[in-house]
Amino acid sequence: MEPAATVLDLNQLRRSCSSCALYELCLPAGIGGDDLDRLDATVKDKRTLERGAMLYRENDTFEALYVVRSGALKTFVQNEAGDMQILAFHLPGEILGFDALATNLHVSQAEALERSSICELPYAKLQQVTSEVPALHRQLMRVISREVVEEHRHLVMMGKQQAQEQLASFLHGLADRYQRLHRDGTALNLPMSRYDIANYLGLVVETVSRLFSRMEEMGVLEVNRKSVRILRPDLLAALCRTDTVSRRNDVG
Amino acid sequence: MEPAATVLDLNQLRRSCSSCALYELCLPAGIGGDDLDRLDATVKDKRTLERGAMLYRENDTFEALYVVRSGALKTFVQNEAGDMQILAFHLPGEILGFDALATNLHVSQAEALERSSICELPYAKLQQVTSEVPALHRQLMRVISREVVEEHRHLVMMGKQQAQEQLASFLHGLADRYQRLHRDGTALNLPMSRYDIANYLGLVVETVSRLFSRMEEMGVLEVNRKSVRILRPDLLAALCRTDTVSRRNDVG
DNA sequence: CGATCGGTTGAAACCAATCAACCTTTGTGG
DNA sequence: CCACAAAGGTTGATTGGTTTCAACCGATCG
Repeated sequence: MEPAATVLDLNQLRRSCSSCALYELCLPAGIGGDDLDRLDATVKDKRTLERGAMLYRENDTFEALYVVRSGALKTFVQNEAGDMQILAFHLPGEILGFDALATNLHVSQAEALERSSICELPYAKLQQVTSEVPALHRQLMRVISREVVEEHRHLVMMGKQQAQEQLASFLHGLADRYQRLHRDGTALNLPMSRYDIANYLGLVVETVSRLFSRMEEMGVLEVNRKSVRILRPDLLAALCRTDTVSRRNDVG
Repeated sequence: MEPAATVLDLNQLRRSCSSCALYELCLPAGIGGDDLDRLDATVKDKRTLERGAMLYRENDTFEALYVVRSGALKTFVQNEAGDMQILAFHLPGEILGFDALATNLHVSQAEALERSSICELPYAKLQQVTSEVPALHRQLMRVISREVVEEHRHLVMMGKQQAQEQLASFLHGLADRYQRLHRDGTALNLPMSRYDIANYLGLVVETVSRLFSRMEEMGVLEVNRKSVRILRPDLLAALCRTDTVSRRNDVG
């Protein structure tokens, strides 16, 4: 049975990796065969995190990059007073840990929002492979750059003056990411708490709660605790921007 | 006179690069001699931008990374409606252009806030050098990672619930960056407009203007148009956080 | 089952956005 | 060189959306 099991595992790996951020570290770069195997070999045994478990903390030494295989995580920073600011939510296929590249120490923290499975990419081994497979280097740069662009989206969201626009944009973006995972983009199952959403957007939890209710009244959403169904994607998209021309954002 | 001029130029180059983001692309990596020369050779002729001139626009093809030599720039994104969100202000020694690494197209725009001089690093040539000098690769990754961490600071700023905290944090951070440039960290000369500051922080210009006035009344600042003197750095630091324990940010 | 946590809703206070007026600086052209 | 226009900035009055404070509900968990 061993060969069959191996084939099965490989197939599953291929399948699960097809929606993975690492996918582009191989195929688009024209990598296959030995190179692909070599990259596969750098992926350490998967780790499983329970809800609330930390993947890394501030000041942890930089050991690896991580890819979410299943579940979801949040990354955040905390100041001396314990104030938290959530930087991102990470869904399956998304990569995290880049914050530590600069100093070799993590400057943020990563916590599982639910039971999650993580692929660990020890950076030392990854460096070795990328030095042997130059095409991988550019690919890795691309992935980091995507991280930068993703943060731009977060900044744009927070820059909106109306809380409703912020939440609409948040849900809209989440739906996009769900679809990219070949999930139903209209039936979101939010892994994060209302508190987390509020913090992510720079609001308080009551405001977020009220907005969910209001958007439900408007017929845009159907909210049931963590389960959010988007009834009117068109209206949701419209809510992402104010109709009135805002003086603040309008270009001079 | 030619040799003397060459020596002078080299010295000036060394001096101007000592406070440059690229500095760490050489020395800390233990690079010197030929390797350093090779890196220097990748720097294209400097460009000068007038106030309001664009360094790159959205959808421009990715040609190079840029380092501010003198002056200041802002990077921003614009949506279909023309709404702008400023992503960052770039002071001398700071690098920009990473947004295009992912897609080979710029997804943001860069505009000079005042007459600025720019070092251009053609990415093709840079790639060639980094492939020959592996140590440079890790250094370049470090620089991008710093970009990520810098954006985290922006997010934390925007996440603050009080506009005064946001502006205080902005000025505090700016003072830090001025000091890193060996400038006076208490005598800021803001290259950006009030409008830009407001947009960067997610506020409206009137609020920013009022806050400048209020902080002047409090004796924290001395404001004179673009010139801001920090009279009480201690008070400014205190204004960066609310005294009252906020429910939103406090960790659960 | 009680306690705790997460979430919702209401009422009130407050802060920032909005609208408006005005001032200063800058730049342009007669 | 002056006049005027345009842009940038400040200040006031008002509105309104979000925060704050509070109570309550439901789910989860030990």
